Amino acid sequence: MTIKETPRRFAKDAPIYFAGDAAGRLLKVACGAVMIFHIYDDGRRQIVDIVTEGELVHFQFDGELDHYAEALTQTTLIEASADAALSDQAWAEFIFAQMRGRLQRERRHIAMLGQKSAAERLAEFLILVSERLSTPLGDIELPMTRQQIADYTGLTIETVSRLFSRWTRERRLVVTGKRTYRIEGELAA
Amino acid sequence: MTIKETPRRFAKDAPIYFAGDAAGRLLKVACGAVMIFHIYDDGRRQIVDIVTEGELVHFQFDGELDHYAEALTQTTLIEASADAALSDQAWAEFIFAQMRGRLQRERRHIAMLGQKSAAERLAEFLILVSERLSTPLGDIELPMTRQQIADYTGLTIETVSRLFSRWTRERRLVVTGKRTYRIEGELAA
DNA sequence: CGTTTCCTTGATGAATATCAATAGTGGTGG
DNA sequence: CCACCACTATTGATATTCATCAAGGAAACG
Repeated sequence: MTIKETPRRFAKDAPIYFAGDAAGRLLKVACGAVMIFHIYDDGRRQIVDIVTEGELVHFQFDGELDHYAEALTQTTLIEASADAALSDQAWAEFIFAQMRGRLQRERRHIAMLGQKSAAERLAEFLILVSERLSTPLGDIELPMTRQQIADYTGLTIETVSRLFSRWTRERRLVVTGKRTYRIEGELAA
Repeated sequence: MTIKETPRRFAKDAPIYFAGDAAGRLLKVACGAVMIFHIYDDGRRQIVDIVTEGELVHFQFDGELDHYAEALTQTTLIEASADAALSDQAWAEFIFAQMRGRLQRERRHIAMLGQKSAAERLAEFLILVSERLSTPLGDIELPMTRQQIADYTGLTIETVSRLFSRWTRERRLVVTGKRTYRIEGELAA
C-alpha cells in the first residue's frame, strides 16, 4: 500500500506555515528551497535552516508547529500523512535519516554562531550554500537577500554587505551573474 | 524479546566519546548529565546541548561520531545495540520522540546565539538549566564551570562572571548554596 | 599548607552594530 | 520605452558591546 502524496506549489517568498499551526502533515521538498526560521516579538528573526530538494521540512507530526517556514524560491512540496508514513518501513527509515542530517547541520550551525567571527560565519554560510543550492557549474546560486543572509549568520545586513564588497574587491569572490557568485580564493581571512 | 542493556559509569568530567569514534551503540542517560560539544583546531569549544536523565545522548547509529560527549556530573549510561532498538516498535518511537526534542532545543539554541545579547543568552541558559537540571525545590543546580557556561552561551568567562556578579549585586539572582542559585527577578535587563 | 585551578574585577581595545545618507535595482503603469 | 516608486544594497561615521589583557583573590586538592 503506497502512501498518498499531494503536491502543493508555493511562489517565491510565500509563507508555508506559521508557528502555532497544527502539525500532522509531512512535507517533502520536490523542487525549490525552503527556509525555516524563528521570530521574536521585537521582530528579530533567525533563520535556522535551509531545506532543499528531497528533504523533509519538519518533523513535528502532532501538536503545534513552533517555527515558521517560507519558500525561498518557487517551490513544490509533497504533502503526505505523517501517521501513514511513520508506520511504513521505508518511510520511517527515510524520516530517521532526514532527522539525523538535520541534527548534524543544526549542530554545526550552533558551533558557527557561538564561536566564529563575522567573516568566518559568512564564509561558512557560502560554502554551505554552495554544497546545498549550487548549480552543477560550481557557481554559488544565492537566492537570498542580504537580510536573509544576515538572519542566517546572526549578523546585520551592513556587515554582510561590507564583507561581500571586500571579498569582491580582493577578487576572492567573483560575481558571475545576477545572483550567482564563485569563490576564487580563501575567504574568512 | 527485550533488548540487552548494559550500564556504564562515568566520573564527573570523564570523556564519554570523541569525534571519530565508531558509532553503533545507543546511549541513554540513566542518571547524571552529559554535555555534547564541538571543538575547533584552535581550541575553541562550543557546547551544543546538555543531555539529562532519561534522554539519549546521540542518534548516530552507524559510521563515525562527529562530536564529543563528556560527563558533566557523575553519570550512569545505559548502552544498547542500536540495530536492535531501531527494529523494536517501542524503542523506535522513543528514539523518534527524543530526536524531535533535541531538534527543538537546538533550534532554540541557534536562535539564541544568533539574535540575543550576552545578558539575554545567559538568562535563557539559566532558565533552560532550571528546567532541565533543577532540584525539586526550584533552586538552579549548576554543575558547570564558568568556562562551560561560556562555551554554551558563546561568551567568554569574564562576561559570564560579570553578569553573575551584577545580577547577584542587584538581588535578581541569589546564591543558595555552593553551586545552587535561585532566580528572584527578571534577568536579562 | 602549598599549589593549582577557577573566579572576579578593572582597564583597554577590537569587532560589529547602529545610524544616516546615497546609490542601485526591479517592477508598474503611463 | 520611460519615469516613477518601493525596495534592496552599499558605504561612511560613530557608538556599543563584548573580548582581550592583566592582576589579584578564592576555592579545591593533594
